[in-house]
Amino acid sequence: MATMNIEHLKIIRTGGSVEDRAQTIRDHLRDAIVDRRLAPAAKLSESEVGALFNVSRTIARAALQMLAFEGLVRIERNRGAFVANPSPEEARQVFASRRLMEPGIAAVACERATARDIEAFRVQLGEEARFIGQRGPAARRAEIKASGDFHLLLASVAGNAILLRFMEELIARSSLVIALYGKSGASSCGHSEHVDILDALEARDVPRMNNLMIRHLDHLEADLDLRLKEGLGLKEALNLPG
Amino acid sequence: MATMNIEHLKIIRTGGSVEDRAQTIRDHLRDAIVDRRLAPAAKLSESEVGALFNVSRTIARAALQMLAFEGLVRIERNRGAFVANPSPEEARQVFASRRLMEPGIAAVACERATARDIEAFRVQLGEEARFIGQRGPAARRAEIKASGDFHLLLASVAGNAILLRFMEELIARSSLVIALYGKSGASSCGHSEHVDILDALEARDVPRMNNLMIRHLDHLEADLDLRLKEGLGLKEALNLPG
DNA sequence: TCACCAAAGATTGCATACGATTCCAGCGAT
DNA sequence: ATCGCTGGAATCGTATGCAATCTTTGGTGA
Repeated sequence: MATMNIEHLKIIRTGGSVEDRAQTIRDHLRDAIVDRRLAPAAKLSESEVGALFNVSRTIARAALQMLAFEGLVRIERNRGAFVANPSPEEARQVFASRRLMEPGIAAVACERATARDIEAFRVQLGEEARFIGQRGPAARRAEIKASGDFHLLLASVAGNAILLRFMEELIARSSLVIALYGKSGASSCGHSEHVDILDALEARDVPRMNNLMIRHLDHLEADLDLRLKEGLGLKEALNLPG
Repeated sequence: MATMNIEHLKIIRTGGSVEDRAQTIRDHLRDAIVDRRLAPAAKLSESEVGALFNVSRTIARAALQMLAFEGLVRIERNRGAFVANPSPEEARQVFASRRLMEPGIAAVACERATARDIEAFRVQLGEEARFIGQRGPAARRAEIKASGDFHLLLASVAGNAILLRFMEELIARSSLVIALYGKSGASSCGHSEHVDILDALEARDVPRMNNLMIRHLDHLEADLDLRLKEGLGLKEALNLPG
C-alpha cells in the first residue's frame, strides 16, 4: 500500500538501554513520520514494527498507541495502525490551535528568557540557517524539523510543562501537515521571521513579539495548499499503490 | 497512604459493549479520580483494576497508560500506577495553561455559537444551579464536575477538536487540583460568573467575554490554597527512599 | 466478462505464562 | 534496641498463543 517502506528506519541496539523500550520506539517512529520517511497512510503493522526493533508485538503495540494519542497515527479496530493523513480541516485546526497558544507562550517566554536561553536560540537559528542553504529533500525535511524546534525552544523557555507537551504535539502535527500540503520553500522565509522573533525576545518587546508570531503563523498556513486534496480522500487511497 | 479504596468503583456489565473496553475502563477511572472517589496517590494495581472490570491485565494496563498520558495517573517503572497527586507547581501550570487558552477559545465560541448551543448552555447552567443548593461532599463533587462541563461545552462550541481535547485534559486536572487544594465553596460564586459569561456569549461581546473569563479563572485559582502543602513536597521526596 | 461468494491467509484483540524487579517481614548481629 | 541482611510474596515487564475479524484470492454462475 505505502510506496515508502518501514524498512528505512534505523535498527536499534538491542540490549543497550534499560529504559522503556516502547518509548524509544515511539520516538524513532515519530521522527520517521515527521521526517516523512514514513508516508502518510502507511500501514504500521505490529509484527513488522516489533521485528524491526527486536521486540514483541506487545511493545510495538504500546508505541503505536502512544503515537495514536499524539494524533500522528490512526488506529482502526481490527485493522491496524496507519500513519496519520491529516485532512485539510485537521490542518486548519492545528494552525488555529497554534495561533491561539503561541502568542501567549511567546509573551511568557519574553519575560522569562535568560541570557543562556538567548544563546540557545542563536545556536538553534544557526542550525536552521545551515539547512536553508542546501537543496534536496533531506535538507528540506531537516529545515522543517529545525523550524519546529525553534518553536519548541520557545515553549520550553516559557517554563510550563503542560503547554510544552501540547506544543510538542502541535509541532509534530504541523510538520506532517507542512510536508503534506506545503507548496513552496517559504519556510526559508520562515527563518528570517524567526530571527525577527528572537530580536523581539531579546528586546523583551511583548507586543512586537505577538505581532511577529501571529504573522509568522499566518505565513506558514498561507504556504499550505489546502484546497486541492479537499475531496480527494478516495483518489488518494488509489494514489498510494501506484 | 490511600485510605480510599478502589473498591468504590462501580462494577461494569461484563458483556455489554463490543466497543473498546480499555476506553470504558479509562472513563470510569477518570470519573472516579476527578470525583475523588479515588484518593490522590492511591495505587491502581493492574490486577486489581482488571479484576474489578473483569478483564485481563492487558486491558487494565492500557487504560492506566491512557490516564498517564492525560496526567491523571503517574506510572513508575516496576512499581505501578498511582492516582496523580499534583504539586502546587503543577496546579499553577494547569491554571496558567487555562488562562492562556480559554479566553481565545471563548472568543471563537462567541462567534460560532448557535441558538441551539445557547440552549445547551442554559441546560448546563441549570444543572449547576441544582447542585449549589445542596450540601454534602457528593453535591460538592457534582458541582465541580458540572462547573468543568460548562467550560468543556464552551470548548466544544469553538469547534476545534484539538483544543477540545487539550481542554478536556486541563479540566480533568483542574478538578483534581480543586478537590486537593480548594479551600472554600467559592465555586458557587463560580456559577454566577458562568451566568455572566453566557450573557456575554449571547451578546457576542468578545472583549467582555475575555474579561469575564480571565477574572473567572483568577477567582478559581485564588480559591486554592497552594502554600500549605508546599513543604510537603519535600517531605514526600524524603518519603520515597524511606 | 463481470458480479458475487466462499474459503484461505493475514492481522489484530485479548488472555495468560514466565522471568525480573521491588517490597516487606523476619531474623540475627552489633 | 537498631541496623542490615536474606528469603518470600507481590507486582510489573514482556513474550507468546489462541480466537475473532478483516482481507484477499480463487472459483462459480449469469
